[in-house]
Amino acid sequence: MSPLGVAPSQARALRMLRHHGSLRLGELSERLRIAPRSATDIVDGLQERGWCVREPDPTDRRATVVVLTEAGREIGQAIRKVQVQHAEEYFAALSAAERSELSSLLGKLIAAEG
Amino acid sequence: MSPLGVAPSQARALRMLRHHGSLRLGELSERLRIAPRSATDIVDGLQERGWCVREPDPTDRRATVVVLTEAGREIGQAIRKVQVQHAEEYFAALSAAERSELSSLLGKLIAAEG
DNA sequence: GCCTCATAGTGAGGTAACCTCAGCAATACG
DNA sequence: CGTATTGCTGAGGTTACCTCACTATGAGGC
Repeated sequence: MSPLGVAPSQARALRMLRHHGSLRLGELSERLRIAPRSATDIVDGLQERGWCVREPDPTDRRATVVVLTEAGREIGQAIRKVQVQHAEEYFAALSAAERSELSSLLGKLIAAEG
Repeated sequence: MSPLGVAPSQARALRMLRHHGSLRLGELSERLRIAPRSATDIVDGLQERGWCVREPDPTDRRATVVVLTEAGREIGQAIRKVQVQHAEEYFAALSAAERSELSSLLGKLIAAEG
């Protein structure tokens, strides 16, 4: 995918964190639809690279909140840029009207599956 | 996916074999877009379950041809049936016209990427 | 005919991205 | 206030891939 030194699973987590600000580890795993244990490893990886930190949840001492660092926000933005560019190339085969039609159809499918 | 005791990678290989009759291991790996070494393992798995056999290629003694057994053809058909049913449920959220439109749009994208 | 080079498959070993299960804190509740 | 539940993580496993090195065979040049 992105030769930015970011694994796909990390990119997904960064996206979620960028979207929601900070998240408890459990929330993150839920939104990524993976087991909490798997999120632990991903967050380990992000933290090693300085892209996030774990902070104690002030409202529940069992929980840890995952917070993006400035570097994390930046790499997240860089990934997004690359992805947008890839998408533009990929969907260049369709006209603007067709792209909008496709988006609407896929939206319906997503809405239907829950 | 299918709780028929078939791994996804095996299901993909069975589909290819059903489609093309028999294939050399290298051809199979090419069509599945995986490394030849990976196809070796998948074929091992299929053969263990009696779904295919390896035969020497009469035209090249280096090569082996992978041939579906009768059991392989049957399980392949069963998988297809399950997949078709899942697809019908999934795409039930769209009208027939919408499904046809979606198919056409995706067809264009596939044609464009090569 | 023989030598070199390319090709077909596989053993060995590795990785990423998941998983479950058990255990340890800490909270919630009857 | 004891018991059940929840939040995270250590240990260990699986699947589906990969590369690299090796063997056997085929193909081309001379």
